Amino acid sequence: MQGSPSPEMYLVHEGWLACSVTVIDGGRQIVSLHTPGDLVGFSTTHRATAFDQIHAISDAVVSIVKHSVLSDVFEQRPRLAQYLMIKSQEDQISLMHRLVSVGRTDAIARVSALIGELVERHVNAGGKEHDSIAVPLRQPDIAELTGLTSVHVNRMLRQLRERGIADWSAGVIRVQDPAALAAVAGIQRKLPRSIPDPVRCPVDSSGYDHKPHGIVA
Amino acid sequence: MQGSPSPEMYLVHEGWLACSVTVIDGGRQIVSLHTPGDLVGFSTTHRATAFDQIHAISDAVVSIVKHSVLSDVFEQRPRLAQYLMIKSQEDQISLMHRLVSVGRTDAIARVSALIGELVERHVNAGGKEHDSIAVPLRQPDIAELTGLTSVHVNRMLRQLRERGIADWSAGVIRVQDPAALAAVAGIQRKLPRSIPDPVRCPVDSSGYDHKPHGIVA
DNA sequence: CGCTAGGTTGATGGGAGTCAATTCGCGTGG
DNA sequence: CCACGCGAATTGACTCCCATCAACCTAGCG
Repeated sequence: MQGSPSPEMYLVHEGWLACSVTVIDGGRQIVSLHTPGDLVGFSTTHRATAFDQIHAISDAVVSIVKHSVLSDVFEQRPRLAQYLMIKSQEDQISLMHRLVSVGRTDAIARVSALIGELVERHVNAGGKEHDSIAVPLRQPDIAELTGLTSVHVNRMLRQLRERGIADWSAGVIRVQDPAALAAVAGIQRKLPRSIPDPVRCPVDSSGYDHKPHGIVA
Repeated sequence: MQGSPSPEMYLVHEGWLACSVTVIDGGRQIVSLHTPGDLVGFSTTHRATAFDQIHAISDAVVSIVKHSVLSDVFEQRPRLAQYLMIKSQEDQISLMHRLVSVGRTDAIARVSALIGELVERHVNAGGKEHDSIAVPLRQPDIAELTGLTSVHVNRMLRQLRERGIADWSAGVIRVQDPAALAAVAGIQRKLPRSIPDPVRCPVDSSGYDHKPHGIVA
């Protein structure tokens, strides 16, 4: 629960979990989505009180992992520790994607980006049928993920359906036009940018100080 | 640069860095802000191509740290590895805050939340003068952080000034009414919630499977 | 059979984006 | 010293995307 101490993490075996934050006026934002294989709650291990809530999107089966094992893992199993770190970094990159989507794109792009992310996850998880994916998210869940209202999510889904891009109904996503979906989503997920735009970097090259690598603890 | 391989991290000594993502239509979103002591670029260490751009907000002095040292750190200096992980988790929590702010609160709350975050950072970094903080962010930077336009950021700053809550001008933040600022920001940063709202958790308690702790690699 | 959660659709309003003009401070060069 | 340019700040007018409110439908379920 948000605000109460949470000395545990969850390793997901089946089902989907979500990590969300509730604001004062009652609104909620889902900050991350977790499918089987994910370790949930890792990012708040060093905090006395949990900042977020973990709840199940669908029925779920999890293993409970105590925070206290982490020290031992780092001391005795460095490869495992590094693996955990990589998983955590993937979560962080996913968070960055979501922030960009919510902060800088309109409603249709956000919903499209979510669909794209779910398809990518499904493929990365070894899923077969690229054109038809079962997803337990409800429209209110989509709204909490995208920073929209469920009413508007509904309209965006209808638009994607009517434009022949994707159909998400009855818990199943069917992408009919992947190229159009990516175009609407508006964010490159993998491809390099054609223009490298240096932005404001040149300004500060003056004060740079290069040292041989080495980390100060 | 976004899309190009980036085999390095930066340890900030002086100045501020930002990590941002550019979308197709030209808009940009700053996903994280880094002050002296931070290690930037850590979250994308395992990726072949960088997803984000790192650029300097002000003139900066940094040390360059190669990604390749990470394996050695994990093998030989577990405490340091754990420290790095904690820093990374703090970044992730900051990202979650920003996502919630952008996704679920209005413009005045986002700007207030940013001010609150900057004040908190300043205090955590051992800053003294609580009522007057020098910050190198320009209004366009604030816009890229909050998912707003610089025009609207300006209006929100004026509103905070006219309401006697905070004054941010000429690169200096002066918080006049911290309580009002926190109220406007709308998100509890530390305090526990009074109401524990179970939300949809009860639904799934049926399928839970508790096992003794232990991690499957 | 009523209850409830979710889905669907329409009407309306407001918050924030967009466009545009003005001002200000600062560095740069004539 | 002043003209010029530029980035940033500021302000106003207008537009539009999305939230809000509200009604209705459907399916599942006790």
